Amino acid sequence: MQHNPKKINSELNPNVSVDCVIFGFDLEQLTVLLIDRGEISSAFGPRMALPGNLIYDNENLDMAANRVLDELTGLKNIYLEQVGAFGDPDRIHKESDREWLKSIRAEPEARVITVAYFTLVPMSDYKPQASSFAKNADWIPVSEIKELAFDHFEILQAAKEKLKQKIKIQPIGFNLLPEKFTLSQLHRLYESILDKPLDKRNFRRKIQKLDILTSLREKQRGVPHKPSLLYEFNEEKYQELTQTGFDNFGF
Amino acid sequence: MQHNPKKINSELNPNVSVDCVIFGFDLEQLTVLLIDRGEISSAFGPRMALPGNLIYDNENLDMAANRVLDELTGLKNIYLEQVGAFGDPDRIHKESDREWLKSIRAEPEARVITVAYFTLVPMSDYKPQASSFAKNADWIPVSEIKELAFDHFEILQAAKEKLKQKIKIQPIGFNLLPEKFTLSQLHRLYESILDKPLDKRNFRRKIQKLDILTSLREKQRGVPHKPSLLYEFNEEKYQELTQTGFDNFGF
DNA sequence: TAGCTTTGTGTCAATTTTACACTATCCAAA
DNA sequence: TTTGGATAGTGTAAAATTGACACAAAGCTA
Repeated sequence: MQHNPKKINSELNPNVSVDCVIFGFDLEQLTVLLIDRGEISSAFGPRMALPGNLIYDNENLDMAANRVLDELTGLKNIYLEQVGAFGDPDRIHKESDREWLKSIRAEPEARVITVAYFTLVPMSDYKPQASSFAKNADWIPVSEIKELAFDHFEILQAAKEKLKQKIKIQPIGFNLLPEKFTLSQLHRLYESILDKPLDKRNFRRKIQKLDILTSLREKQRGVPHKPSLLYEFNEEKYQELTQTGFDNFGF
Repeated sequence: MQHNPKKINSELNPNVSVDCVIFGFDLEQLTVLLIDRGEISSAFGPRMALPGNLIYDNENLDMAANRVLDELTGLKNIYLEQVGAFGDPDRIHKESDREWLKSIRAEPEARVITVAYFTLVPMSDYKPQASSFAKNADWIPVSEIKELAFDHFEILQAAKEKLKQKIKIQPIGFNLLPEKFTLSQLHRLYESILDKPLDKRNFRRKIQKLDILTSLREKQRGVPHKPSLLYEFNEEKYQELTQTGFDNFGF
């Protein structure tokens, strides 16, 4: 095991990486942006992995996570929160992962601690191109993910749990929706994050009482049923609310 | 007290450390176990720091945190939870910290990410000895701490916040109390963690409704006022409760 | 125009929360 | 032994919140 060749100005730190759980919402269910590692690894284990990389010695952890996100999607200024550090000595050294690591890391045998983040992306802001720089990324519904490379499945579960807890305390879900959205979409979003059904009327009552939605005088168009009113998230009212202090949605 | 002399095959990783926020409760207020770095550093900055150390390459993060705790206090099987990773490139390279680092680290200039933990210790289980192996540790009331070495003050605040959130969801506070305790002590504990007054009767009602306390047929002795009944935490009932699922204390 | 689909809405009972004050019990000091 | 000081322990009523529940309205399509 070797470490840290001294830094000139900015080298990759071989011992610390960040991994990003990039959440999206397709207006039906929660999804995650995963990297397809391709055939090479498929003989051994799961093809899909979380996007992530080693950090540079001159950037802090949040910067590294933003960089990973930016390099993959081109997105900046995205809601981002740390999930925690994962550091089992053998977390990346399963037989099925070794080969792939050799192809992408200078020191594939190094012991790497990873710091996991989750980010919330309006899904329409990023459409994966087939093979953007050899990175084949795809939005995968969370409910369909059964396994991932390395310890990434464990990380994903921790991220889901963190999101679940957080959304009970702060209305961060808006970061997953387009600017204009319907209450039904918001409703489905909460159901898919909390992973349980919520009564429609009670949900609407509770959300409306927060008074952080601006009702637009505009309806959905082209839907084969009664069109829904559209709403916007009201940032200012939300700020007021957090000042005066509120803690709990209680879903 | 020293432990755990090096395992062969196991080097210190110069890039990753753990730091522990060791909480205690003196039956009046929340306290933290801090290391006094002594005169050397005092000319430059805060003398006090969180206990912590680099990790070994063959241990995982939880193990490292337990080891740090054990080395300092000799305690094992302590409630312990990760707070998160802190990794500003210059987090340990303030002028006031450099000198001290030189005296304790092989590579004092290395860039170190730290993973912070908080632990809950029944304060009576550990009485600091004046100078246990040059480590001068002391329980300091949280409310009195205004500054710490490195970025440890920031870490402390994150730990307090995490504890605050967590205690609203799980009754982990019992880990800070002696086996037998009074409801008033529990009450004060919650007040000092949540940092706000709680109505006595409402608090008692809410706690009692959880039905995780065993009322002992025993009273406080030697107090200059009406003695309180003593209680024990009932682990089994708590387990039942978590099975059937409960989420929120709602303090 | 009939039928399909989803939106949007109100009430009542049960539960939970909040605010609030006085007596009981022990110790210590006179 | 009495008294004063300190904290323990207890109940209620009003207000707010939650949970359960069903049907008419609006647009699209065939």
